[in-house]
Amino acid sequence: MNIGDAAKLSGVSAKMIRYYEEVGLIRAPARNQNGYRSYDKSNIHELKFIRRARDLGFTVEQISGLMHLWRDRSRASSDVKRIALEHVAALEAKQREIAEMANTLRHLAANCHGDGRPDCPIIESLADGGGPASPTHLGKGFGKLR
Amino acid sequence: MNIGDAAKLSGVSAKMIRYYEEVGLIRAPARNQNGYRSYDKSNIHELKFIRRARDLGFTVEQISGLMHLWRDRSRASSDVKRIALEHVAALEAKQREIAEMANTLRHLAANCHGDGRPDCPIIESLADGGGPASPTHLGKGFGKLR
DNA sequence: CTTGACCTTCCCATCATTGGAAGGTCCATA
DNA sequence: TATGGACCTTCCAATGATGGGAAGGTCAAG
Repeated sequence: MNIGDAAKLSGVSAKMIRYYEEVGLIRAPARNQNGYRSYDKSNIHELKFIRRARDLGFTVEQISGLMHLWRDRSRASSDVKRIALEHVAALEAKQREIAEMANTLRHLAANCHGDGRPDCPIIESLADGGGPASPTHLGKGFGKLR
Repeated sequence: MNIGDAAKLSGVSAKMIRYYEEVGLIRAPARNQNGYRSYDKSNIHELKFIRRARDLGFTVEQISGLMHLWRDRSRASSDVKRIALEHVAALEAKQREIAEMANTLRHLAANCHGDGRPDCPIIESLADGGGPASPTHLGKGFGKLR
């Protein structure tokens, strides 16, 4: 099976399959005589695993750990559970950050009459500071999760 | 005032100040005889504006639009409000994505006994698919906001 | 034999941010 | 005055996951 078929069956683009190989998330597959990568059912299985983990917001590095546990027959479910719960905590932290930003903005927008007049507390708050527009400690690490 | 002081007073790193200048978010400031960038109070004001907007999760491009409105005395508050509410909607969408991921993971983790035994529904769900581990349409555009 | 659909590798861009190297400037202190 | 350290400058690179594209090889159907 060529990379295009593997991509269709797994839902992972050919580009990303090569990328995952490059960064060591998956092992380099066998090659045909013509140099084409050749995949089999187990590779598709593995790629689907990766895609599902990505959909759950795990980073490539975290997936690497999960795949290790997956392949390790003597793995302890407690390890997997710990990783999953850590990830849940990270997701919750990000949720809180976003909620705080959204609340601040909603509050500002609610006080902006929104007609043609130029007065606008949103702009004023950004410009003059003070009040809810300065979380100061938030927004850090934004974009590090996945 | 040199760039280091501007960074301290505004809360924007010197690196980022130069970056914002490079991408055209701020105009190039005057230079001293020695070639050092020289900033005044209005520059600091502007940089604070940028930092607050970044803390609210606006992208540089969005901030550019906001600053345009800020500088434009005849701006309409409806424009600002529209941008703010669009951003709130984007934040809410991201919140929903993250909530869905977290719920799925929490569900899986709750069914993982988490002791030393190898059975683990988290890994099994990732490996075999089916069920909540396949949002399929989510996770797209994750990381595009801000 | 041509055409089109594949495949290969390699490079570049994204976005905001940080890091570092190499070199110039300024000021205080020994 | 010399020296050291704290600044400043520009330039280049890396991050993470992904997409885009060029240049060239391969294959199967028409």
